[in-house]
Amino acid sequence: MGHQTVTWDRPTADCPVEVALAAISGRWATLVLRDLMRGPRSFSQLRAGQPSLSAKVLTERLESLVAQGLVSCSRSPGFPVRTSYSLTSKGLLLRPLLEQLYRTGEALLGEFPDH
Amino acid sequence: MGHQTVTWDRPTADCPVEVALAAISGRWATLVLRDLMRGPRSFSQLRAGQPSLSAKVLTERLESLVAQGLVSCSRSPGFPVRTSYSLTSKGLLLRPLLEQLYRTGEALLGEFPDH
DNA sequence: CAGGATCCTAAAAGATACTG
DNA sequence: CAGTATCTTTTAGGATCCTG
Repeated sequence: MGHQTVTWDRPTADCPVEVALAAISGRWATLVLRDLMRGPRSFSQLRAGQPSLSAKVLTERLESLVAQGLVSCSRSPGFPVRTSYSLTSKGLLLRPLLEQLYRTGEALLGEFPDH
Repeated sequence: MGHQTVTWDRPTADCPVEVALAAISGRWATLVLRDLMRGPRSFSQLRAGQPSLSAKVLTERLESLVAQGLVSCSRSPGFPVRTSYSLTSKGLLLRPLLEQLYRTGEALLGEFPDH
């Protein structure tokens, strides 16, 4: 059980396809993004959504998304800390891509093995 | 210099998103697919298209695509052998996804860093 | 020409334990 | 609660040499 992602480096970093791939790269990335598409989520909520996703990998995925400007994070003052991750307007641009991934996958599943 | 791909495993193998991700998974995958979208290509032609892609990795990528029924391969009789890889009708279903990857990447590049 | 066979390295992912 | 720190394992990718 895992979740697949786009994780390699780019031929030319300025290629739009590579930029888009970077956004959905890494195991669990699309599942985390799907959760965030539904609204802000805390670290724990994101973990609960994907029980077999470790804290380490979730942290890595979130750091990557934040670094790309696709997700922002706010922390509640006080204690214990509460976080709230949410998509930026840039991150929302990924919705059509996720939808197309779903549609294409459905189409592939509906096709016969080859030809 | 490389090319990024979706390369992880799936949470649930029957999830359409995972199926679509599997198709574009692995470094160089989208570039090889783009070449094939333009018509049948031989092994050498595919290598020439991506000079820094090794024979080993190209072989792996093609095997994966063939295994998924997205690409078919024919060999010329005689010697030396000539191969011709081409997209199956199933493989052609990936075109809208590649286009969406491009569009989304363009949109991301056009956005400001965050928010 | 079109790969196969090896070996090696570099990342990514996972498990576990611990901290502010 | 929200992570960080380590360590180990896994896997992808690259380099080189060889074959039908």
